[in-house]
Amino acid sequence: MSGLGQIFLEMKKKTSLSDIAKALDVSTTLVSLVLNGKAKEHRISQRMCEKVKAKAKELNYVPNHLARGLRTGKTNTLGLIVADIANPFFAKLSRAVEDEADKHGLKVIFGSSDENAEKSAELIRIFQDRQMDGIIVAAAEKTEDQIEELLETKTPVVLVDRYFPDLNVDLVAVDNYQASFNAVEHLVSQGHKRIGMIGIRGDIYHLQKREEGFRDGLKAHGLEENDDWIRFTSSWKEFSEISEQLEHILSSPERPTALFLAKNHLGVGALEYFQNKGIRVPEDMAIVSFDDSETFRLASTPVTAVEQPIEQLGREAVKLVVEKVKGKVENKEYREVFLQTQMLVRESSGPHED
Amino acid sequence: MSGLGQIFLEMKKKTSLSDIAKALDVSTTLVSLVLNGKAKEHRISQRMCEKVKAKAKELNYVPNHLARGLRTGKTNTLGLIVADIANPFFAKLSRAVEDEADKHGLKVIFGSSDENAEKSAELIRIFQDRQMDGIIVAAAEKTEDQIEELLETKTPVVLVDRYFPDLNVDLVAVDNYQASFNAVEHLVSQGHKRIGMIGIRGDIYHLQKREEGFRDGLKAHGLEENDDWIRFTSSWKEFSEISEQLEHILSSPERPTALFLAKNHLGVGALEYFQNKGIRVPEDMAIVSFDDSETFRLASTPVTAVEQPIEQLGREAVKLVVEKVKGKVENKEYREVFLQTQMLVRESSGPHED
DNA sequence: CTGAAAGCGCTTACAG
DNA sequence: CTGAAAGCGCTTACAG
Repeated sequence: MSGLGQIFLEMKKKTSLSDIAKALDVSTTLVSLVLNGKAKEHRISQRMCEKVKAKAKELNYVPNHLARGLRTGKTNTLGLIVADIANPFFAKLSRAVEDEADKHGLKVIFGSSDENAEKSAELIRIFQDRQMDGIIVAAAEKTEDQIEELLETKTPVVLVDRYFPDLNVDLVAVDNYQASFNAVEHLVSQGHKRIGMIGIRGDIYHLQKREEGFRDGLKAHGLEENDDWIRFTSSWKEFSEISEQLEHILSSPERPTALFLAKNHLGVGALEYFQNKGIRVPEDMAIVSFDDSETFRLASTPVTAVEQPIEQLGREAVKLVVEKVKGKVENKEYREVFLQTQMLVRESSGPHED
Repeated sequence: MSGLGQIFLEMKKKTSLSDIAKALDVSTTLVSLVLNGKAKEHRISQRMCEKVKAKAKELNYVPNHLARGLRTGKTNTLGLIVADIANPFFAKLSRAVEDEADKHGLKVIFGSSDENAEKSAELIRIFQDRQMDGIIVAAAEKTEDQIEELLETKTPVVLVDRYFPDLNVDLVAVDNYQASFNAVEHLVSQGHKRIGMIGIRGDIYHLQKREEGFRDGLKAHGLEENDDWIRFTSSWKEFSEISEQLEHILSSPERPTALFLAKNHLGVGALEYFQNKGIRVPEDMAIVSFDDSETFRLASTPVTAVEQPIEQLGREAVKLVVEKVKGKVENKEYREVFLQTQMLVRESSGPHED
């Protein structure tokens, strides 16, 4: 038992402002002022400042963030909700957000919504009870109501990557329509005339935009929109669903010579499927996928991909939210920022010759 | 100006316990008890409970985490420091930590140390002032002192993946020595006799272990340890450094027939280099890399890789820290958990015939 | 130049 | 069964 006592005595206990104040026989006001760099404006003597700072260091003082936040109503923290932190796109986005926030003296708390409205609601609640100064969200499907509610709060909100067109909210996203349109144009320029696509079913706006851009791309060139070639999977990850749709496309009469994959994992899935089946890319089937990756770069046939400006997405999102946090922009005002993508042309979209 | 007033009036302001108490004309004690599920043990009437809960919902009450934390000294939050959240290994690890923490009702705050001791110190300070209940760290180089200091605190700490052998601290890591040893054995079994390696210079313990396991693997089979074949890069990411070392190895007299790459990005770099130079894998050079990835699976020659049990790493780390947070394990006690890796044999380590 | 005191929103020992 | 009050560690308006 006395051994136990020993153990606790060995551990440094946290130092508070008043510990410093007592040790120096001054008020906590003074200590607080000095440690917060407000000594100058309160004309506190140089000597006192040094004494306080020295003692703070000696006692290993760390300010208590909870107490400060409770008092000031500011936490200097941003909440970020992504679909899945283990998805490279969001991992990079998170990193970009973290770096940019850092420049503004803000920390970031991440959460994965898992493409799940309930988890998203839970995260929003948590971010609210932790008094985040601002919240950045890559919105999951069916969370429009949640965002709308959040907007009635005084917490600044920015949507990134995913968004809802009818909501009056700050947002930063990629021009998905144009990106898909360009992908079609590229394939057309390579001589392809029968072009298919795999997308994701559901009412996720940015994915709808990709489909729209794709279809308009076909129309612009007078090409056929064939329902046997334009297919959708319902889930986010099931490989079996991807191969099912690929089989449908491949077995359709007069199958397409090129395919547009509307999301990175669809591109990866297609690559894997073709590899397993011995289908040659691009000779048997040319492909263009959304969202570049190391895998596409180093694949047996390097894959032509639509590269998203992930860092810029993250940076802009932070900038928008910070402007509101700092009160530079009225909370009710909203801005929409759209960024252009870039097509990285590699071998997989090689030319088609009849 | 009156327009401005309007705007603020429209925004819901936060509800506190006492708002509910006032609305119901009861004490905050009562409200707190009910909302924290302690109604039963205080024998508060069923009717009262329902009234309180209804009002809380009506007023959209969200508990203030800062106030609660300040009062109780608990934040129900874990801090996690990784080298880089955009690195897939750490992204997956973070996800695993997040999921496991969730099971224990804990949230996770992430931070990237960037392999940088100063950023690491900064993060530790932040996690301390935010009163994290526990801290999980994948330690960067030269942060041994920081961890040691942190251990004198009452905050439970667990190291994951990276660690310092001399510190008495909970840790969860992979058996790096054995993994590398096995990699050599595999190459030997494929007929390779001249085997090289690329590692990272510096005193990072787990990387030293990989080198040790590699060298002992060679010794165990009576193979040559040739300094022209065993090379190191200093930085973490520079492709030029990797190609420099590869060039050295390839141009050495009697060059090796197989190569062990001690980290994922070295494997990727080697792959890229060989691809650019038209060196065939495994015919001209067989390879085994640490740390599996999608890229390795789908590469032109799929790459044999040492797969780490990332999810288990994350899960175990959380379990260890939670045991201390919940007071089930004495803080000064420490446990070391080592997990086995698995070799995923693919084409890149194909047989060597003389 | 410096200090006493209030208050942020909670929880909880104590009292009845 | 319910309430008054203290206190967690800060910041800041006010007073001198």
